[in-house]
Amino acid sequence: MIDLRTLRDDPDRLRASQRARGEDDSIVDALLSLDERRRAALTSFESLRAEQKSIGKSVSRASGDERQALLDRAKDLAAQVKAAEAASEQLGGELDELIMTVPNIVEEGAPHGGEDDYVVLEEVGTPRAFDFTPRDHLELGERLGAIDMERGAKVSGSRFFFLRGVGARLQLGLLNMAMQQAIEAGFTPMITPVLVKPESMQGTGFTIAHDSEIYQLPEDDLYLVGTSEVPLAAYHADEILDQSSLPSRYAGWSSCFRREAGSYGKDTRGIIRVHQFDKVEMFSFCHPEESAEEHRRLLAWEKEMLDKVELPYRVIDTAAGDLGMSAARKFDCEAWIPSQGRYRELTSTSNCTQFQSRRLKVRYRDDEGRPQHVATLNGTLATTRWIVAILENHQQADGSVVVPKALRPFVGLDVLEPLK
RNA sequence: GGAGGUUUCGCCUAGUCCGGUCUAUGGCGCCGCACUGCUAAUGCGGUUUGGGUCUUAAGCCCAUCCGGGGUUCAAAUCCCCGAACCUCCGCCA
Repeated sequence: MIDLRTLRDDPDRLRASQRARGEDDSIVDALLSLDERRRAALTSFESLRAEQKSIGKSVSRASGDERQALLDRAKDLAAQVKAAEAASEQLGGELDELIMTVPNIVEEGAPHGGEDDYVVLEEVGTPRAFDFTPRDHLELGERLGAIDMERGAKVSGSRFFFLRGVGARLQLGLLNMAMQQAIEAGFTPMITPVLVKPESMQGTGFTIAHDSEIYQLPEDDLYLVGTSEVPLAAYHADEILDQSSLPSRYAGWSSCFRREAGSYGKDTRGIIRVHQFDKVEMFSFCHPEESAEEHRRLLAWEKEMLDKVELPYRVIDTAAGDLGMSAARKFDCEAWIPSQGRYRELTSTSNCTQFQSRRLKVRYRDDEGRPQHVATLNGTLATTRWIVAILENHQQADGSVVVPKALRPFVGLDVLEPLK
C-alpha cells in the first residue's frame, strides 16, 4: 500500500511511477478527490460525535424536565451521528479499496517499460561449448531416474512430478546448502506454513479475488502460498519491532504452489514450470533508508549460491512494468539453459520498500520513539528449477552429471550416473 | 465434532455481576527531572495505537478494552455471531 500522506504532498511522484509502469496515472486524481471528501465527512462525523458525547454526559447529571429535553436532543443527535458515520465509512471503504489496487512506487533508476525492457547488469561465466549434443533436463533426469513426470501426471495431473533417487537427493542437497549459507550469513532458518489466511496473502500484495495463480481452499478460507515470502512477510504483522533488531533476516524453506493458469503450452516439458516446487527464500525486514543497500546484499547472496553451483548466468534489472504489485525494484538472475539456448530465471530479489509493511502493519520505533513502517525485501536462494540448470550444464556425453564441488558434501555424490 | 473457561493501553493486573462518576486502576519495565561523593535507593512527572484539525509545534477533537454486529440518549460492562488460547470428552494420523 502506498502512503496517503506522500500522495498528498507529492502526487507527481505517483504519476511518474504509474507512467514508468505503463499504467494509468489518472488514478492519482481519483485518490486525491476521494481522500479529500473522506476527510470532510470524517471531520463532520467527529464534531457531531463530540457533541453527542457531551450531551450524553449531561443527561446523567440532569433530572426532571431538563433531563427529558436533553434526552430528546440526544436522540436526535444519535441519528445524525449514525448517518454521518455511515457516510464517512462509505467513503473510507471506497478509498481503501482504491488504494489497495495501486502498485508500489517504482524506485528511481529502474528501467521504464514492460517485460522486454529489462537492462542486463552483468554476465557471469560463459555458456559451455559442448562437443556433443546436450540433452535437455528431462531426458537427463529420466535416464538418471531422478525425475518422473509420467507418474506425477498419473497421480496428480499435468505439471506435477516426482523427484526420486538422485533427483530427490539433489534437491535436498541444494536446498540444504542454501539453508547452510543463509545460516552462516546470520539468517534465522524457518520452515513456514504453506496455507495462509486471506489477510496474509493480501497483506503481502496478492489479490485473492483476481489472482488466478493462487490455489484457494474456500471451505476453510485458506490459500496455498506461491512462495514463503507470504508467511514470512506476515510473520511480524501487527508488531512493532525493536529498531536494534533490524535488519531482521529469515530464510524460509517451503513448498510453493502455483496454478499456472493461462500458461497453457508454455514450458510443458519437464520441471521448469510446475504447480508445486520447493524453495529457500531470503526475507529481510530492514530500516527503510537501508533498503537499497539491503537489496544489493540479497543479490550478492544469490550470486554466491549461483557461483557455488558453477552456472553461467546474467543479472537483469527488471523494467517497471514487470515489477508486480509490491516491488519498487527487482533484480533477476537468469542461468543459461543449453537445451533452450537462452537464459531462464533462477532467482528474483525484490525491494518492496514499505508497501507490504504498511498493509501488514510491521513497524519499528524510530529515534524519537515514533512507530514507522519497516522496509521488506525478499530473494531466492534455491528452487527446484535450479535442478534443470544443474543437470543440463554439468552433463557429460554418457548422460552422467557432475555434481558441482560445493554441492557434493550436501548431495553425497560426485557424479550422478544413469540407471542401467 | 461437543462442553466449559479465558482474552483490558509493552508485561502482569483492577474494573464486567448492577451501563453514565472509566478521560480504564495498580505494579513491573521504559523515558525525563530532582536528590545524592559514585552506584543503588527514593521522590515527582511521563509512557496504547491510529486518525482529524493545524505552516510547524502546542493544544483540541474522534476512534481504540480480541474482531464484527445489535440494544440504548449513553457499552470494557448487556445481547448475538466469530477468532485465538487453555481444560475436558469424542474422533483420527
